Amino acid sequence: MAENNNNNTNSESQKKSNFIHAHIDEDLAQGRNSGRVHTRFPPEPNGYLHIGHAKSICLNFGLAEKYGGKCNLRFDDTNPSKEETEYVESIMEDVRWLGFDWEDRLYYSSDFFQNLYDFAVRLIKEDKAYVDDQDAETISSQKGTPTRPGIESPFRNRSVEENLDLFGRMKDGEFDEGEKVLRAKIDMASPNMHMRDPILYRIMKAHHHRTGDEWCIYPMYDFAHGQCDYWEGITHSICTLEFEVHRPLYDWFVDQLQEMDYRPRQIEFARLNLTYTVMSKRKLLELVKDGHVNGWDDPRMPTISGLRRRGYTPESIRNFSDKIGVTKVDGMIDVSLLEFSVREHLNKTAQRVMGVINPLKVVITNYPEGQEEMLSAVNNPEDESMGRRDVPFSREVYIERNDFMEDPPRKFFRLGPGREVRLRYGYLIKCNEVLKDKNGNITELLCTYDFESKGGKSSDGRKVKGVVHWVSAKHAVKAEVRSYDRLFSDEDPNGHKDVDFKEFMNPDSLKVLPECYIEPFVKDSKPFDHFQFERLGYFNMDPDSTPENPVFNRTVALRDSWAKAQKK
RNA sequence: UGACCCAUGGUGUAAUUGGCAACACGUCUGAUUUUGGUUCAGAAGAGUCCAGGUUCGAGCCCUGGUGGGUCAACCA
Repeated sequence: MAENNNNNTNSESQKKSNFIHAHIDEDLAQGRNSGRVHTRFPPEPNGYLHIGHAKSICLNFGLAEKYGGKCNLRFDDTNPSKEETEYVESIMEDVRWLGFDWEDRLYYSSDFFQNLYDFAVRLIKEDKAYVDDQDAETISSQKGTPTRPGIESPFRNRSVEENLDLFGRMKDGEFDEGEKVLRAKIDMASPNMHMRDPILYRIMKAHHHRTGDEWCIYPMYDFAHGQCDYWEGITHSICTLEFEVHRPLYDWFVDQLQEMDYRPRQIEFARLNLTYTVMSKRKLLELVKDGHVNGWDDPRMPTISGLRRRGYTPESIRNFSDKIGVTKVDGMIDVSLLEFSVREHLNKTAQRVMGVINPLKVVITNYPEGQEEMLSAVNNPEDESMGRRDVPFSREVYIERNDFMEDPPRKFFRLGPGREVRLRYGYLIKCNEVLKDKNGNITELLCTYDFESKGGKSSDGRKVKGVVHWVSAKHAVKAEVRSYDRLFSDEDPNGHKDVDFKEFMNPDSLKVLPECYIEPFVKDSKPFDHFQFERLGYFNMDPDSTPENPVFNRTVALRDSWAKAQKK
């Protein structure tokens, strides 16, 4: 039985098919690219990866896997002013953590700077590129508008010799930033703005994280991407929808590359949007820089590192990615699907443990003082092979504060004055007295236990419906629990024109519960270990933990049909 | 007033060469249950943006609309 459950997590073989498969199947049927399928994941190392990148990673590596092809990791590092080694390292860590392997195919666009330069020289010689002396503003003003054609630069018809000379001197650092650019000579009247003599190279006297000060001219994205695809042997260059209008330019460059026995093709898909969060690097960076969250790996962040710290598993993210599919429809996925994916995985794999995050002390008055005993608990009802463990029991225990109500509503199965419930894996207890402080707050419950009910079964066959989790006060591990809610209170914080997205931040996205009691089993756990705190949710140990103050993050709560019914 | 792209239950996706709209999440019942979890059984919810056309037959094809998105960084 347990073996079957484990096999179910292997969903690789049942991936949904999508429109990209159709394209590839067609290419294969036509005998293109000698039947090769080669993709790449090409992040710019200017920030941390988020769940949207995970979709792209799963897609690209997934295609390679499906078609017996390859997938490269490429850092698109053509803009030294924004890129840092810190980001390169975090990206590699995240891709590996998700479970993908680029083997020996790690590339950087900067690996191709010389090739790109040589290619640019060739275009100049073929009279397909020229040096423009005008400043950014002027060039922009000549570009026209989407509905009106642009006008040609006065420098457009320089001689090949002059262009060659000028471009060489740009490379040699003779000019300042902004003084000159290299442009492709295409068509200033094209209905596609990207074809109106796009800029190929700009002067940037910035230190590059890999090439240092070797270059002072850097290629633009459009001039680098397709060519790198070509040189790496990429057959299917998958990117997001906003690059759709760049495709004619992508193809124009690839056309110039001639002598090819194959041709990389750009295919666009819709980027992931999730409810109640933001996904743009700019906005995520803003949240980090302005201290709205505690770093890129804050468990409330949609970053891979944030999700990891929150307690998400690679499997759950991969399954999520598979479930949402791949299309060109610009939509918005409900976070509940992401949450479903972790619950689904953790339900099958997480160690169960009892933990009380909102403690209320219960004294079992007829249990002998000083006595204690061990009770046997199941580690995971979904996986018998995980076995059982002993949980200590004694006279004083903590239960969840909201498992007791003085004046319970209908259908409340838990503890109340004069009521009886089962302590999970333990005894039946009955509440006899409620102690309060002078303000009327409940401070303690006095209960008696049925000593014949060990293990939870009544000796006389009476039915007790309620079951509550508990922790022996004497043996409990005191811990801090961090409980998270959505970062934004609006479903689509980006969807409001003229209102800053930060206006929609949820002020209660983080709740710190400093005094929680967990059964001693968690004493040996390490950061990132997963647990289900029974009846509450999935939690994992946070790296902030110390032996004196273990910290647990609530990954996601269990489904709670009682709480749901109460809201109505 | 241009080019390109998109349009199927609340959400996300399916629907062999056109053949009575399927699945998942979510929602709601009920059963089981020492997790109000899980599991199981079941229900509601779209007639496929609109209008024409082709066809015996259209979510799939054609035409024209409508709505939405992207594009005018020396960003990617």
